[in-house]
Amino acid sequence: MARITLEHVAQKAGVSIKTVSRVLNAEPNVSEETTARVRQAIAELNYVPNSAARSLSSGKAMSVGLVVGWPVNSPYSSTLIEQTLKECTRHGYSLALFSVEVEDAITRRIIDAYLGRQMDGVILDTRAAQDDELMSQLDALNVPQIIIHPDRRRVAAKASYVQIDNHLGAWQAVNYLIQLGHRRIGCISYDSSLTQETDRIAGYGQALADAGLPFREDRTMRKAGLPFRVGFSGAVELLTAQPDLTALFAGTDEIAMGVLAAIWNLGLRVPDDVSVVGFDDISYASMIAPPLTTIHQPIDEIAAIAVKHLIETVDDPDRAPIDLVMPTSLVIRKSCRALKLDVSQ
Amino acid sequence: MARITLEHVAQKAGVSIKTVSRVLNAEPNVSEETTARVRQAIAELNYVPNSAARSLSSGKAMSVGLVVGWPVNSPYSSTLIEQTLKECTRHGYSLALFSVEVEDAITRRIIDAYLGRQMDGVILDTRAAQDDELMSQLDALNVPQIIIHPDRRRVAAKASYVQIDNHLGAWQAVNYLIQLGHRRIGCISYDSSLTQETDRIAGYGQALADAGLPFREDRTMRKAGLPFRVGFSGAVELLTAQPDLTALFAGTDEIAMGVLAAIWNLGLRVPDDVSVVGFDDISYASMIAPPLTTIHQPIDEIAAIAVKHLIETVDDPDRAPIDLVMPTSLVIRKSCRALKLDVSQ
DNA sequence: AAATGCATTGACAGCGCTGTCAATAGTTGT
DNA sequence: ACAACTATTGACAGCGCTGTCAATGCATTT
Repeated sequence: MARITLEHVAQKAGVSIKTVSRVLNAEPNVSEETTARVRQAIAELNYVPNSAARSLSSGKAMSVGLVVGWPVNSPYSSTLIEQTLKECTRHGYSLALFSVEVEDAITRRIIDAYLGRQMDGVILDTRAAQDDELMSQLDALNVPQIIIHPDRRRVAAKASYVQIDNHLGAWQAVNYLIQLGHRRIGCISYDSSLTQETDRIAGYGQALADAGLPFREDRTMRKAGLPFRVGFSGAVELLTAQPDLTALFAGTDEIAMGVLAAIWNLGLRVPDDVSVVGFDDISYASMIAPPLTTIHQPIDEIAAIAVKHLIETVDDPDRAPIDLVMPTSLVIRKSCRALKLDVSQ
Repeated sequence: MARITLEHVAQKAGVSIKTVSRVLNAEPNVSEETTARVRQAIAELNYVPNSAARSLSSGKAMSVGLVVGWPVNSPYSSTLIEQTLKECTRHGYSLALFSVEVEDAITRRIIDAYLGRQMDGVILDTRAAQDDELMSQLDALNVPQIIIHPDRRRVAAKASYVQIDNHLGAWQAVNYLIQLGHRRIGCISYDSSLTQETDRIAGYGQALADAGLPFREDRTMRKAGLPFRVGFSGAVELLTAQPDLTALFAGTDEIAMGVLAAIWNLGLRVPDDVSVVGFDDISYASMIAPPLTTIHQPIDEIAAIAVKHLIETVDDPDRAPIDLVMPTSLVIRKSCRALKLDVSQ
């Protein structure tokens, strides 16, 4: 299978390779007839431009990096990857994937990928942007970057951000429970200093405060470990110590899944005995039983914006950085019940 | 930031660019002193070779494609992606990801990626290799390929395979239940014509037969839909119609998770009232409550072999194809109990 | 009719590397 | 001491594309 090049197409269409190149890149100033002739030749020869030659010549890798901040096989990360991949493809870019979890020497790997012109810029997710060594090297090279769910702003560097308001999201979740008539609401989350976690807990507290309810430390479980375990053991402890809790707010949907298992294990039912709200709206949330009421974060939109802005920044380094907060929304499914309406108890 | 090239390194080390290239590629016939000098220069200049130039010049993309056969955010796919990525990185290759789920014109996209020299070969997972259009085009171009979990052999083409024995795996699972004393065992799986699913059901039947137990169609649920739902509704139906079942074999771990939820919802307990075995050993399996006894399939090894063999085939097109069956193993956790030992009932 | 402008096209020089082949130096054999 | 070899190194030609700039043709202007 001899490789088809511009040369072949040009010959077939009876034009110069530069003209074929123009048609390929939709550059102006090519007559319609010529364009048609070239397109025909391209189609007939089934020509696809050599991406390496393109990159070398243009100096653009046509690829963006994504550094995920959690295990690749977590629901959140894999959805982010899926959406980012989709957006890259749409823009004609390819995606270079990196994971802080699996790779040693991750900083080296990412920097080398940039230096080796394998990517034009990088999207950093949550914990990926926590790596000071990585960030300072990225800055030193002035690598176009956008951070998803930043834990903090980076004063020195010219970075862009896309995030959600975790505080508000948690507030929406807990406020919903309060509206349903719940008064004794527990909270289960990670024992982490990430603002993502602390904000969600703070939002829980805020919702309580706004309703004139007390924030009780003994109703707030902060546990370290695997998400499901955190939810399971957290719920067991909380419900054993305080059987009068009628609702539980879980810091993530994965935690919520552990919470559900715990509730069942205690011989209780969801939502009959205990209502549960999660956070993130991972794909499982709608699939499990009962379908989980949760706070949706628009990963698809976040990915779309991140990719679009990053590419724009690559094309125009003077592009102004962005700092967007995407809206979260309450998705009501079947894991909560209204207390007041239940006259049978 | 001026880009560092071979030229700069060569100048600094006082050699020709070709010699630097030799050191870079570990080619023979470079004296130790020269090598040291060049390495020093590379380190000092923080030089990283331009991958596009490399690809263009060598004609190798140094990249392999992975076409996943399930949603990217499924536990199986995301783990496969993670492991494949790891192996590619280890070999100095990059990974180009494709998903049959999200992408329209997937065939076109993959073929173009190959034609555009963005990848040297492709790994096809399960359903990805079911696409006749894609496969025939891949064959026409003689694209190096390896198929993970093939549904069938492809007589015409020179393809390699890595798979597991689904029949045996299911047999291991069900035989374990039988050894524990279970006699009335249900099976819940997808209503699919994929051999992956039919083999697992057949393995279930075989284990029963080998123990002299009857295979009963009314104990075998085949349902279409989302994994969790399949498990949930399948288990509800099965256990409602036949409350005397003491164990359930789920076709996948995701199905098993739905089964667990269903059992709890029916007011029963795992493993006290019903034992459950899954298949796949997804990362969740060990995290949930109770930790799921399941059949492990070595995705890490499968990915390692697939990547290694594919790269070898790329480097040597005459490399003999492989057709490997990787061993599955029973992972005993906490979702099954021994019936005979339970004297209290 | 000459001058000007614009749309269209092509020639050609790289981009940064690898592959080929020639050149050089050092070593061994006779 | 000279031929024959081997180890080491470099010169140079591409790989297939894009960017720059010049050339051409034609319509418009004065």
